Amino acid sequence: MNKPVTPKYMVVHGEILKRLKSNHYSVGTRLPSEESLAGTFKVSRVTIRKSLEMLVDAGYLASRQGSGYHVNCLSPQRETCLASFTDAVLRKGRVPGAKLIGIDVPHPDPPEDISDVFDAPVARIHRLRTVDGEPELLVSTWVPTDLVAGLAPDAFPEFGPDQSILRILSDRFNLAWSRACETVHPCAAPNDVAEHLGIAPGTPILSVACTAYDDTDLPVFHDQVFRATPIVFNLSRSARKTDPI
Amino acid sequence: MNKPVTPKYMVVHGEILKRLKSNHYSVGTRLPSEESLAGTFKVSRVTIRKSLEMLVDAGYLASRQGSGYHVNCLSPQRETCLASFTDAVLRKGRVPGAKLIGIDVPHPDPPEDISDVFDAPVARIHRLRTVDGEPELLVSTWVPTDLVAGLAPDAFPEFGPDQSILRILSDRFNLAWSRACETVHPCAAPNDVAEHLGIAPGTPILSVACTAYDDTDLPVFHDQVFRATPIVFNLSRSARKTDPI
DNA sequence: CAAGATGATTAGTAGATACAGATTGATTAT
DNA sequence: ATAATCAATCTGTATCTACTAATCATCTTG
Repeated sequence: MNKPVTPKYMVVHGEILKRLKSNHYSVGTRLPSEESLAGTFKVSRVTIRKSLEMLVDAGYLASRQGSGYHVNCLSPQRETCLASFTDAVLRKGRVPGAKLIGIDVPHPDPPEDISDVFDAPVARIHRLRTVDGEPELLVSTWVPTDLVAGLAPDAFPEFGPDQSILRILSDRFNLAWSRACETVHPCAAPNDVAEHLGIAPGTPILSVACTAYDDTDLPVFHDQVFRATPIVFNLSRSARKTDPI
Repeated sequence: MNKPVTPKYMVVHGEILKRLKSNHYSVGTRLPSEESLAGTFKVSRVTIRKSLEMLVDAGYLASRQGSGYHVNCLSPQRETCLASFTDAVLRKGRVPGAKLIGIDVPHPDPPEDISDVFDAPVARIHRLRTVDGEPELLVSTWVPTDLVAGLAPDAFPEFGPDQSILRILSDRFNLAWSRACETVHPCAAPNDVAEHLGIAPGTPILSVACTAYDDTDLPVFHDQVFRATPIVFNLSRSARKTDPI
């Protein structure tokens, strides 16, 4: 029964983030000073600084010496496969959807690039992700079968915040990753993909492949996404904190 | 003449990074302990920790409680337009090249998506970047003419480390950016692009557009890249330090 | 010889303190 | 009214201290 003690700065970070998201501190306004927040949360200035620094790194806040911490935005994420598509869509005020096309446990004949990554038998979850009902991404998620015992269609709701594959894998199957490699390829839409996405076959689209690994460098899951829409990244100062070009 | 004082942790960070790159500490080995490094650099443990933390965030080092700091790698960058292509190629042990196709100061008729971004007249630098002599990227860089007074072909060497556009813009023209937005589009290779890249017209390729802004949110330069090869990202733990999905 | 206990080493967390440097707003002088 | 000055406020940097928790090599014991 060794309870994992959450560090204070994590608790405070979570609390402030919750306040940001619930508009307790709204965009454009100034946060109370470090000193004041330290008093509020009953921690030292060092601790509150660590929490705030994390929020600055993540893009939520901006700090100016002599002025204070200002609320930047509430959606600082980059759009990669590992940033939750569900969350990204929700943040834009649109409605995300997930149509389950099929589940194969195990998949009888995984393509070579998949069997190259995983030694064990793998399951495939095949879904069409939508925005306001319009098809956006065609996603194949591959996971070793022994990591997702009891995988069934009911784990994949078509609507609501629980359709995020990352949340499903982490919450229901206790699956954690710590490192990932993502590649973006150009390709011509194959017939079946084009049909799902509602575009003409042969149209240039993006194929995004992503493999995630755990602490021991074992592959945990592989995501393969087809999308006709561009990927957008917002790079900030913090992205080049070290090794400036 | 107020000299900008560099904080100690920055100085130490730079020094350690230099040692890493010069193989003073080689990949796989362990760094001296925090205590020891603090002694070496004549700073407190808190300060040395800040420097090391930056290197961990950047991906150079990994820290394990009770064990120490281990040298991870020497090339932790993500491959975006804002990560220097020159550096990325050099790190792989290949030879980067840059063939200058043309410079227009100012460009007589910039396309709409460019004039939408910049109010002022803009210059265009048009280059073909190569790896081991093979064409890799077709790049158009757009910059307001008043930011690059005296722009001439001799600023763009075909070989060597000084072909990086980012280095050229920052070193020779004192041009600094602090924020950028990058988008990755799929497209079919237009005839002229295909010819430069040595591929068939109509082949699906990537079009990467990137606009960089300075502190005051004024656009500083715009990069437009065509590439037939995939983009690779390496994501690490630190990329989801906050707001885990 | 092998398994387990032990102690030294090392990073992680947390606090108090001090001063420097930037910003802001109020006060004062012109 | 406007400008200059000053003081209060707030973040940035830096040090010292103390304790916790994970790791690793060594020693002990069965």
